[in-house]
Amino acid sequence: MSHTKNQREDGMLSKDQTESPLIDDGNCGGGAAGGVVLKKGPWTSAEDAILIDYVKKHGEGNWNAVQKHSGLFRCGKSCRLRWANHLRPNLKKGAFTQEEEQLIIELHAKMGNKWARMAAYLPGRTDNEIKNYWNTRIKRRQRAGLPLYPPEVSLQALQESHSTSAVNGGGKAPHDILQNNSYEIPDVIFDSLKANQNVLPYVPELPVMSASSMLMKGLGSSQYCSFMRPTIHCQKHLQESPAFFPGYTGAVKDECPLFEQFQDDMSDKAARSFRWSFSIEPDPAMETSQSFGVFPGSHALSKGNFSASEPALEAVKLELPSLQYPETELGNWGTLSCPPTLLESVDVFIQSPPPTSRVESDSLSPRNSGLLDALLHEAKTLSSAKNHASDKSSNSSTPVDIAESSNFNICETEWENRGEPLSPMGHSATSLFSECISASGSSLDERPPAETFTESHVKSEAADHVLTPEIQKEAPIRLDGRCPDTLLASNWLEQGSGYDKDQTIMTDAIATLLGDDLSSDMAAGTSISSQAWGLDSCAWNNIPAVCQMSELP
DNA sequence: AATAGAGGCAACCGCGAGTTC
DNA sequence: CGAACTCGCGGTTGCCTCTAT
Repeated sequence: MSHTKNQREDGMLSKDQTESPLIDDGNCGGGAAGGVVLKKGPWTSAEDAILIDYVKKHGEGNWNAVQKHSGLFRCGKSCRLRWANHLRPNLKKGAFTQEEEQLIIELHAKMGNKWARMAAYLPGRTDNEIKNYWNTRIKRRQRAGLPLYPPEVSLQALQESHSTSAVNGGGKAPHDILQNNSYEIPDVIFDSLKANQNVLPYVPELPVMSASSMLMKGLGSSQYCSFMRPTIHCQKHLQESPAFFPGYTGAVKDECPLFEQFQDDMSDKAARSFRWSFSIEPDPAMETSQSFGVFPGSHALSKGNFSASEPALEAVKLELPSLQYPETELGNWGTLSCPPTLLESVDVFIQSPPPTSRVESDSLSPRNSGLLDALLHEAKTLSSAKNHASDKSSNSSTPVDIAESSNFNICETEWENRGEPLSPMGHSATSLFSECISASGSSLDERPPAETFTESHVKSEAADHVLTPEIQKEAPIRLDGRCPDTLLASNWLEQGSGYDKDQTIMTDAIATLLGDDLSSDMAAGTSISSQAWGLDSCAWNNIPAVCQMSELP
């Protein structure tokens, strides 16, 4: 077939299809295959037939030989892609089913952008298809301000990964992880995944990575880190506190169909509210990343899927290790009460990177909310300090004790505190969850004590404080007036008083979900936002981000 | 109904990693 | 050990389709 024929047949060819003929060098990047000009652009049915015939005769592989032996004017790479993505047998066509979507989400949470691996779990689906789906999903979620991952997925991933790390790598020092750059996510098999496919075709052998390191990765993630700062900690704690969300597995949706949507909705609200709250000095150039809590200096940002939003910040040039906080974080967070001594805890390690990992920072990037960074860090620090304090105190500490020692405690069984608003900017979900962690964390019971983080002991103290998804929604929040940023959102917070009304408010908020009326959101979504902060936000930070970090050198 | 814009998808490119020779 | 080859991935491009105006 000739270019002319192809053009006629397709009726469309990329502009460079004829103007920039490919010369096969084995990589479709130039060069010549015997001086043959190779075609680019859409494949024609004739070409497909040729390729199919060739593969039938010679089998897959050795794609560069296709052009030589079949008469196709396509480079081997193009042939491989065409075959793999469109011609090979048993390919599924059409939109992803709900089950597939769920699986992809879970797989991505587990593997990150390992499309080929993910495709292995999705018979008939291609890596490119999955990638496109995911990228599309990212865009959609981003637009809608929704968390990339349903909370259950995030939590499940964290929980299981943590369990794995506890068993396999509990003794591995965070520094080792850092230095080895073993940023792969531990092998996590989601329950739902297992349910969907009793026999996984492929279980990657991934380097063991502690949940902490994962979280660190998450911190550096961009595409998934909506509200990451405040939630990273939450996730960690949540992960360490399976009891926090009993039955909170990948199959949670089955049990609570509305939960995910609710989460999404809430997160949307939260995202909007949060975006609004932090749009003090909006920077159009950073709108996207900012809105999603992207770390301007995040290394992952350049490695993530937000290429278009890659920040041109010095931090990026610093090539910070994935587990390091961007300068914007460290420099400012360092001012918070986070004694270096806390590094003894992995958790602390996450919350407070070692000095060596800190980078000089002039200040918070104007594009960065700054407050978000500071808040998260503060929350982490506080949480960490509390955890340590609790750890030192007694293992018999009751949840109440913990609660009393905390500024926040959404895990209180007493729900009269519902009325207390939570500020994403105040101690926010981070602290909120930090406290929760302190009051939960039964997961620790499943871990060998010796492999349990210090704080884990503390968390296990209140294993009986189970926070169901439903409770999550209603997680009461306390406003920590100590935090300056709390004041920043005071107005917003003030609207959240009276949780009883929140039910109605929430309903209204849901009804107006995705609405652009921020004012309305502020008025009706206070509690929702708060709650979303503590939940959906988690979804954004997530592991996948972590996975992204695995791409780092 | 026409048009512009947004979104989705297929395909490509460049690069890096892994494998083979 | 190094080159060649293959594969996978992130990012991008361009076209088609859909939707809002």
